[in-house]
Amino acid sequence: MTLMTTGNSSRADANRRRILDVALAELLRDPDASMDQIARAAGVVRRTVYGHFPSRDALIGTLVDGAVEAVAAAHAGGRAAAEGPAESVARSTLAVWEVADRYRILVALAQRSVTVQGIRDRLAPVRASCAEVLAQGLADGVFTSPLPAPALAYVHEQMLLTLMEAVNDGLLESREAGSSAAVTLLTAAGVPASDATALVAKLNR
Amino acid sequence: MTLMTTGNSSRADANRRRILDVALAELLRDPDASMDQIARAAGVVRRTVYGHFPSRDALIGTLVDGAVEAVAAAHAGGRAAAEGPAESVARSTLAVWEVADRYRILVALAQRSVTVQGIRDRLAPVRASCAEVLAQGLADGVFTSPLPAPALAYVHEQMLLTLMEAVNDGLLESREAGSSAAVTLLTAAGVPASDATALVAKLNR
DNA sequence: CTCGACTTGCACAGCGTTGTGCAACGAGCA
DNA sequence: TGCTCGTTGCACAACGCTGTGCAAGTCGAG
Repeated sequence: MTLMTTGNSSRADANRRRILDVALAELLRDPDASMDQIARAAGVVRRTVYGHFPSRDALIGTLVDGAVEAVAAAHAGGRAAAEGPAESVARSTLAVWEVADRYRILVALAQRSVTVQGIRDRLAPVRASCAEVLAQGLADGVFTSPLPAPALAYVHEQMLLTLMEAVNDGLLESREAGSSAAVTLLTAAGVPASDATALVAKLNR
Repeated sequence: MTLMTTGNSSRADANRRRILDVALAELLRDPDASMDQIARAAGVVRRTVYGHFPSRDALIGTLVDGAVEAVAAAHAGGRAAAEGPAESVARSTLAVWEVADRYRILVALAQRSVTVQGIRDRLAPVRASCAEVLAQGLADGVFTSPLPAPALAYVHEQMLLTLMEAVNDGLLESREAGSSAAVTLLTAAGVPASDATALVAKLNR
């Protein structure tokens, strides 16, 4: 066991990648999935996983880092391209949905796993950004809600996660889900349903 | 150890009650909380907990039963007193909010804990009832959403829980939260914000 | 006060998981 | 062909949790 400190073989890299991929899926099914379960699912022996990641926490940490980074980037990108709060919410929802489709699993994990609870902190900037947009929209009168902006941001975040889980549970078609999510979030912010639908339809073109 | 098969002392009853209460809170903080953690938090020794509940699952089962029963009753009551889908959603939201204040913890637990995942099944009737109301509202045109009724029910359920957590986190004033929750749920279902506000205000009188 | 029910503290076996050590095996590259 | 690095399979200690047994406490009702 060389602990993979130096060399790089294509095999090792492929394995590492596959382990990460599989771990994502496996940890959704069971947030307490053991290293053995993950290893087996990746078609590898437990000992090999420890060759790539020194500990269970290290594995999950790597996973979390990748996901948070991707989500934050998508969100920022969507927001930057938008004009006005409504479009901002719509765009970043759609953008986040794209990446999150892959990381859906992990985000769900983030909810329950105590181990990676630090993820909340790492997502805090994104949440703050959302609250900012919402506050703007409420001030402009584009959005209407009895909730203060931070609470509404909280609700939005959870709705997004909920819709992802709804897809997982087969209640929603993955193809259309992104747009539905965007419309639903806007609607929840008090944007009239027809306006929300029209806006998202426009963005989808 | 008499295993409490026969007698009834006030001490035993108080302990049993306290254990259940504390377990609720403890299991929210950490869904994998050990019997020892729960026992200590209840000011009792682990062995004593086993005196009241034969196993960890039994404890959680008892917990779940009580909460589900209360929530289901509140929901049914709210729904029964209502005329039309919108009022139904508003009333049961307000009603559930009342009881949930005590069980907030557990309902949140139900989300993430793998151990008590069977709770989902037990809440299924309630969820089905919600979906029914929502389907009715969508058919009537009172509600507007790109989501199918079951998915919308799912979202509503989660929003309720999210708002409860928002109260826990101090983002929301507990006093007003119930009404805000009802308005927010109606809004998310596509009811114009002004109508939702008016309806809930009326019900609050 | 006294009895019986409840509680405590300890000890124990069983189980699953984590992280590590080591020798042997196998595939790709020089 | 030989060398190297990754992989495998096994063994191991350590840890924490569950559920149980038992003897000695302690509290409250009668």
